[in-house]
Amino acid sequence: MKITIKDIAKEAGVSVATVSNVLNGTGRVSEETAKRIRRIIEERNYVPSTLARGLKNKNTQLISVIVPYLKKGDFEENPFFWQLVSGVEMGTKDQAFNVMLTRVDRDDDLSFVKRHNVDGLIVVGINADSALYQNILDLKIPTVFMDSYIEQPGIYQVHNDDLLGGYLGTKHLLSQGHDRIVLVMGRLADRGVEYQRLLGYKKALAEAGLAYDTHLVMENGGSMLGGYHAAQRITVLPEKATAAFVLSDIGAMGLIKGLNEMGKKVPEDISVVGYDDIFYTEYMIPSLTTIRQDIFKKGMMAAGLLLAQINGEPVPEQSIFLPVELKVRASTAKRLEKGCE
Amino acid sequence: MKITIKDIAKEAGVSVATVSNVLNGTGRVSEETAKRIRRIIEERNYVPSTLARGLKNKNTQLISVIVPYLKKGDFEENPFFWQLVSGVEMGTKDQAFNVMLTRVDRDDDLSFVKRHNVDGLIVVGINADSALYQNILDLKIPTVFMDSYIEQPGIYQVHNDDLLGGYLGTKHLLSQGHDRIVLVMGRLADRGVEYQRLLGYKKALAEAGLAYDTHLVMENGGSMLGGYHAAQRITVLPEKATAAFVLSDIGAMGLIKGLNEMGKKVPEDISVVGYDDIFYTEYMIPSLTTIRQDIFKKGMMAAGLLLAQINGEPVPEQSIFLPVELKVRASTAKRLEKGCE
DNA sequence: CTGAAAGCGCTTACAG
DNA sequence: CTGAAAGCGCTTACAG
Repeated sequence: MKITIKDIAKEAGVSVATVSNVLNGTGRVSEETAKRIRRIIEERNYVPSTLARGLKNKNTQLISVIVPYLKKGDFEENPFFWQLVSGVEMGTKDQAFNVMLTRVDRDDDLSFVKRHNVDGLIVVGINADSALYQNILDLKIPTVFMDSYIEQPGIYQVHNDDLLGGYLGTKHLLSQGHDRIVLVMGRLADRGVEYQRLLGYKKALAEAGLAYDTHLVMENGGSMLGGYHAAQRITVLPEKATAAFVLSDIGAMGLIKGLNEMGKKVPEDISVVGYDDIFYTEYMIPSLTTIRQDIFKKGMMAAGLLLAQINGEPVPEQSIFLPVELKVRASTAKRLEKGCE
Repeated sequence: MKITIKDIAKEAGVSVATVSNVLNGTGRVSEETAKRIRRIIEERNYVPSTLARGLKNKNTQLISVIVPYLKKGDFEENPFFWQLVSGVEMGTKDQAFNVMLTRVDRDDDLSFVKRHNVDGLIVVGINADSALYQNILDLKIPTVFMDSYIEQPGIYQVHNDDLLGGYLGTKHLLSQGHDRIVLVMGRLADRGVEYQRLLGYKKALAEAGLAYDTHLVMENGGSMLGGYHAAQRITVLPEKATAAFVLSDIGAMGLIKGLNEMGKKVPEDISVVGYDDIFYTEYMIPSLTTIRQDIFKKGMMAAGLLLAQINGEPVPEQSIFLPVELKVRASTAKRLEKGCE
């Protein structure tokens, strides 16, 4: 019922080898037979099976995006991942690769990689000393890590300049006269994306001659709800803060909502900077000042880097840093009341 | 290098047939040999290849979600699809199926289905008289249509009760005293999700004894930008409207932003109802009154329905209608100025 | 320029 | 209870 290479061969009166040759542009086939075969393929709407092909070739034209360790809510809710995957999908499109989406939970079950003979992996935000990281390396297939800051040499990586992002956001707030700037983040760590941004925050502070005050750093604020709860914590700070830098836009949205409910106005009472520039920041009220990273593009770059590896093309750069940019919008403003401490 | 069934067989001192039998629980194998084989499989971390298996069996444990005809922006931007795909992924997880994500553009290229021998399809929001629809049917593989309102018998479908949704949203606004309610939608059609909601809108109007006024129906308002532009159109209406029902939450967000920029307050000047209840509606300012449909669940249901078909289980219902629910939040309020026309 | 044949890693009757 | 063999749909040397 399904039409195979045999059917084409029979109809064209040639061997399957010849059909295979015109399919792949290999071997020598007279233009005449080639034409005839191509016509029949067209007519019959024949598409070679990657299954059979893959069994021989060890390639399947399938890559997988792995998003690890996300709680149920965080996965669907963060447009970040969505845009990322879209970018990856886009980046594979013209090369006839398809992308499988796989969320890896607590367990490190990567068996689907072998099972489906996936050609390559794009892994998002993983820790270099996690078991998962080792398991991925053990797979020994082309892999690109995103947002992972892995120090090991020979690893392909794509990330944004997170340190710069942290620096720019803080600097912007400082330039508006704020000198007590709360940093709302997901989890304090000594590596990774958020750590880099923290370094940027510290750098800007240092340049301004301000001390780094750990009381101003709040964890568990990466999600929408987390940001929401941070509002309270900010308002009860012993020494008042007039600005907050939230390391994700969804966290910033939560924070602004929380502040709003407590009667604090943004940016009049408190300025807020987000991070990511997800698609709706411009439509928030007030529109959100944030650090823009081109997530979609990052996804495409990762796909490009991965496919190049898979296709055995020479790939010069092993670590790509994409730029970030400060987008000033309406959620930040000059600090009004000065020196009324 | 990659370990195969042969390696296992050799190590266990049995034939590959026997290994295959314990793998699939078929045939008769002594518990003793079975145990030994299982242990070796475990030790060697062997995972059978779906490629080889699929070549024989004609199944690949792979399904594909097809999201047709979306402009670049609409795809990444609408959390709706994201939540949907998450639901599908979730619904396939425990059955060791994986999901491929494929955006089908202008062209109706479905060749990846044959190429990868995809076991089944979940298709979102497709028109029954599109070429794509026919092409999908011609594939003759298990398929579940979501949000598609296809009249043809024998088609598996999952949708929400869109007519009820349209009715509830309108009714809510009516109950607050609004009698000129703008309906902001993507595209006016005589079928599909939005059409059903329109029917609900009309029904509520009719029950309230109000005439259906086409001036109040605005197209091209399904996206964030579209909603934003609708704001202007609403304010220049010859007869003032005091409420708007936008058939997507992102459109509603755009509309509210637009109104805000024109100095109109929500809900004081104009009440706004959205549709979908995407994840951030509660965090908008004001929080959005909307029609909730459980998108994640819809994805899971579709996956369940599809896998049942693939596995040849008896599937009673062919068309599943999921409920919708009105979520009253802060973007709607009683109409204040009465009769000042 | 073209074809016969082996082989990729599995499953499935069929023998025994 | 276990194994030999054919076959799934392709590709790839190797002959000719």
